[in-house]
Amino acid sequence: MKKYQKIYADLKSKIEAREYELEAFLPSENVMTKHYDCSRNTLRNALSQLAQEGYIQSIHGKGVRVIFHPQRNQSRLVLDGIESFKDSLVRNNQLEQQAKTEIKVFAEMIVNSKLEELTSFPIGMEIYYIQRVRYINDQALIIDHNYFRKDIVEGLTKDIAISSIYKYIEKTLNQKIVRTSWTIMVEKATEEDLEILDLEGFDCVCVATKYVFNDQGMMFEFSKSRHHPKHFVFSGQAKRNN
Amino acid sequence: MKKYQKIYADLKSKIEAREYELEAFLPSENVMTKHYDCSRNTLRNALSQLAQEGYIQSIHGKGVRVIFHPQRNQSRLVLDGIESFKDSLVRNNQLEQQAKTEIKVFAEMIVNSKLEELTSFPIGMEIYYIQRVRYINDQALIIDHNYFRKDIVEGLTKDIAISSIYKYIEKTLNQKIVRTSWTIMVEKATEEDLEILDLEGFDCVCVATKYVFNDQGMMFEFSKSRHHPKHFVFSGQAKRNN
DNA sequence: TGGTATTTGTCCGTATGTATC
DNA sequence: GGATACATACGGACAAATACC
Repeated sequence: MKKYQKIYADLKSKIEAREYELEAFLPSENVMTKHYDCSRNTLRNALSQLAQEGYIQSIHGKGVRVIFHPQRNQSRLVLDGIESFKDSLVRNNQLEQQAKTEIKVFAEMIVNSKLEELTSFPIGMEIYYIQRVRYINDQALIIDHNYFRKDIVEGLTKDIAISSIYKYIEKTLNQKIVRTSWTIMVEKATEEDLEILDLEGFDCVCVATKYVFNDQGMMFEFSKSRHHPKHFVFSGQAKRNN
Repeated sequence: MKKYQKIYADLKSKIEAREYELEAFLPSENVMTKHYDCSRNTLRNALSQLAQEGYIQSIHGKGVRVIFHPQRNQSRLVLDGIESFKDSLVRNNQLEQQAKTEIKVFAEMIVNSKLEELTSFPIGMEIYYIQRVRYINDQALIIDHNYFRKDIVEGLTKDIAISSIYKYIEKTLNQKIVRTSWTIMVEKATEEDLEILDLEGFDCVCVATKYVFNDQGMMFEFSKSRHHPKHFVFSGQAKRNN
């Protein structure tokens, strides 16, 4: 592990362990560089990551303040835009709950003009189209529509789609999933939504649209996930630019 | 303006002007440091900001790839978690549309245990509570419930709440709004929601919960915004940690 | 009020490691 | 293997905001 990653991990764990209180200041950069025996640059690299994730905030002339203590054990499944379904379950400590994935469609397609408009993949490109339903405790919560570039996510199969496509991409294909760009909106439930999800009286679904990029900066996935509104939580951080 | 900010702004404008195509590479860091007559540190500071906003992605050993061209003229109002209502209108080029704000409640309160649980302000703290309804083209789209720390947002009035509280905080109180932490979920519409918002057949609203921090790392605002589901879009970027 | 020390912000230069071509 | 490009790390200098006496 890199030096700055060790420092990042150490500080993060101390914050999570409440070793530094909310609104308290970390030791000064000067003190910390001595403690970690590193240069100020390296320390600040670690700090900037923590700041990016919303753990701390540097205040000019004063110090570095702790502004966030993550909470565990939410009642709903909290998503953050980049994780796989499985990852979210783990982070939310809900793996003891029964999770299941059902494949409705597994197909290979060629992008036509309609698909181009939807996915923004170029016309003529070969893609996989996969439709899956996600269950927790036997309740259908999410309908996933995934479109993958075939040349990047080679050799996808039904079996892989049932377990974890992201794991396949990262472990087997050895590609890194780096970044997503997403939007969330609400749509009226379709016939299919009503059929598959037990909406418990709701007449709408939450639709998360995602564009996913690998470590080469290539978009290899477009997906629309239709979520049961009662079990949908999305969270994040935002920074104001000056 | 700082040197790295100039470089950031210059590169950003060039990307937006499509001077660099999607998936194309920027000139190498070496070339750019010469062009901008700066150190590699300074250039990388600028690049890291662009990466954070999802414009570029560095690829080890290859170069820095453009991965995003912002789009304009969405049909819905796109929010990003940190802007004020007014800011969003401007960014979405919808200021020519008629925007209006109505104050339903303007009150000073002291945090009790129930409010503490809701807002996470400590018991006994003095706060402002403001309930507002946001209209675009005479259609009620958002019900805002804002809670402000009175000691930080001093001197708030109804008149200010009708125009722009954020403008007051930044221009008059000279405080900077730096960061928000937010979550989004869907809730069944309440009586009040149905009364105020014309939900056009929807039976639910989008609820955005925000914790807002100033440049001192102090949380000074808690708010819940109940959005008309048909006119709600939330978008952002997420990065996967390794 | 003012000066000094502390703390973070910006910027520079250099060296070495690692991935890609 | 060599050249190129980004990643990590060290060190130093000065500016700007803040705290303290």
